Amino acid sequence: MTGAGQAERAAPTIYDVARAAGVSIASVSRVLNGTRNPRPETRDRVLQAVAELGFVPDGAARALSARLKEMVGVVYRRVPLDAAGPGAPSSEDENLQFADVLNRGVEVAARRSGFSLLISSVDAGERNAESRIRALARKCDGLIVHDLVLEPDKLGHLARQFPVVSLAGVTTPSSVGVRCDNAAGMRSLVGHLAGEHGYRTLAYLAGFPDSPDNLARRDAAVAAAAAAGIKLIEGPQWQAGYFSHDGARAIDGLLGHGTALPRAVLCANDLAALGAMQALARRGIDVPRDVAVTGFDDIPLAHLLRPQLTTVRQPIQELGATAFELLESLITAGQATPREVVLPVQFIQRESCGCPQRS
Amino acid sequence: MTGAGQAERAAPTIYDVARAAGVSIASVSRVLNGTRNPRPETRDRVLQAVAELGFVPDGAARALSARLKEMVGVVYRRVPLDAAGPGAPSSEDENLQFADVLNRGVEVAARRSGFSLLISSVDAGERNAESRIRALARKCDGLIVHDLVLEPDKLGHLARQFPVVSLAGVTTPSSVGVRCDNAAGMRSLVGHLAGEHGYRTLAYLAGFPDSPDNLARRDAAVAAAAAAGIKLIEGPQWQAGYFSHDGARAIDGLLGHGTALPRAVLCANDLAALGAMQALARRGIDVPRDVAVTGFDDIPLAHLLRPQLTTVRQPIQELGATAFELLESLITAGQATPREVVLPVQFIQRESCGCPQRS
DNA sequence: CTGAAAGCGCTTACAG
DNA sequence: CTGAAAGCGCTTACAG
Repeated sequence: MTGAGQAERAAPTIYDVARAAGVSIASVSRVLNGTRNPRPETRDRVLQAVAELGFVPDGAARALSARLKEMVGVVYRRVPLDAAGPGAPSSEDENLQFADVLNRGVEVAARRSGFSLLISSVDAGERNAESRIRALARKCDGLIVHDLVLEPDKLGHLARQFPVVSLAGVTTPSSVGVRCDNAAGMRSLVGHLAGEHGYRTLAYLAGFPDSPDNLARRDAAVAAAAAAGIKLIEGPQWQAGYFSHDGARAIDGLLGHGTALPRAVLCANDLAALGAMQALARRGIDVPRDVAVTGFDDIPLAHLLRPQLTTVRQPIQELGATAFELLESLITAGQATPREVVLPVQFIQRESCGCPQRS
Repeated sequence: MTGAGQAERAAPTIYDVARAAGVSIASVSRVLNGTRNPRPETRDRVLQAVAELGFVPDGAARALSARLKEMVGVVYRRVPLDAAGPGAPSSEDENLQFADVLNRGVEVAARRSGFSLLISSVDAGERNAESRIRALARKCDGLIVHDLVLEPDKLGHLARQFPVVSLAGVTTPSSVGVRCDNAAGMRSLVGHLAGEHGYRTLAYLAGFPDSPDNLARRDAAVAAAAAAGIKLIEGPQWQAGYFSHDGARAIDGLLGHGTALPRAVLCANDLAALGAMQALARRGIDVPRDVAVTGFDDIPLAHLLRPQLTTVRQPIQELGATAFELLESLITAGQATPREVVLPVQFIQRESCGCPQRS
């Protein structure tokens, strides 16, 4: 019996197949890759030998020779484990909500094209992130980089020498990017809060200050509120982040300073909204009766919260899939037709805005 | 300006570095890999050339030559998108809750060892899963396979020729496996429900019938109930699955048939518990007053549910990290000392069992 | 249509 | 300590 840990006999090579089939390795390669069209007999003999030996080509040899690894890398951002209370999920777990649905979209699209996915994360404050990313780049044909993974200039530098698509991040003159229609999303949110509910004071609870998505959402909120003739508060006091503890901390800070809350709080994303709702609940402030809260993303748990979160749905998987498709065209065609792709979003009306509970 | 899509100038090779440094490629390789110990002067010249050229070795060439790809693959199971109600997350999104935390654990451990992670999923009913997995295997040095990805015999066959670690799956004589202590977890749950709450009737809402974890949990529940001298219901009617819609469907079926519910339902995992709680709520059955519910896993959203879910915490990330470590020893040492690693679990007392709300 | 041969970019005995 | 050379397992012009 050959148990685990025993030296398994080396996998067959293309030479073994050629010998068994009585043809040259070139022929084996051709039938396997469907190039030219081999004589039926040659084809059959090769295929039979392949089946008998269980031959599967070595990826590294193929990559080196064909100058194509058929692999793309995706780099996402991880935040260090924080000291969340016992029983609470770490922000790391939360992060998964969005980033992993995105990566899943990439994986599915990559698989469709016969590419494999190399996944790597970068810690929030990591110093040698760039060199690790460059090493990763040499293992694949192109890279998809999440938001906040690399500083804009470093991203641009990398993109100048290597195919890179950024996900919801900055788009440099050299890179290609995919994002959702932040402005339309915020407009529908503000329109709903002001129009349907008649709220006159809103605030924007901001995400990470260096995130393009966050800035776009803020600006759109400001513009939409101005257009509706209502007041929108934002600024340093309303600076939170993308995680639930960021949202909770910001609300705690505001309340600790005795700041009066507006009628509705537009949060940068669902996670921050979750934290904000928890912080409000702890103070006995009822959502949505006293203060309405909205999110952005529509992560899986948004509809599981009580009250259910009114938010804007991003086509998260599709965002990932689109990123792959752009990257593939960058890799194979040498260029991507669109330099930036903006995907539409959808307003998701639930309860946290003040709408009645749905059955 | 070299924009995206323009043919970037080919990355420098080791020959370019050697020429720039005035040494042989062998020397370059040696200083970069720290083998032997080059003369300081040689070292400096190489390092300087490397820095100037921005040289990073090609992964495929390295892999082919060194016979080590420094890459491991992980394969997890995806369930097809189902027609969940609007606003509801697809079971695919839910799946992420557990599988991705696991993968994250693998990634972190792999990174520590300088390995990269190749991620691939297999669709629930996919026919050519095995061949895709074999192709993936040829792109890396070893594979980590989640539960329910491959039939036991195929897994065993693969493991006989290639380093494989199974995660919470069957362990064949040839593969190595990692799982958590299911029995201890169920014992603590039954002990709590029977001991602290005095419940006399329990039921086990089963997960997928071919999952080793599910079978172990069921058997442990049966044994623990018998030991406590109370009744535990299980069987075809209580067959659910690992997703929330499985749990909801099972409860709906039971209630539709007018089956009387026990005092407490032990669910195979958190997701099924979530679905069960939702189905009960729709019928106006209060959890935990009328029926207590427990889960297993302690996924991130377990404490966000209302009532908060009493469950058993698996060290999910650690499970993944351990799988990598076993795999690495299989790859480098040619064998893994332990053939099966069982990680401890922790009882997490929250509200769905009937315990009072915590502050 | 098929084979012999070169070459992809590294690592690593083998000499010196 | 260092260099010349072989070799990893494929793909792909180049001849025939």
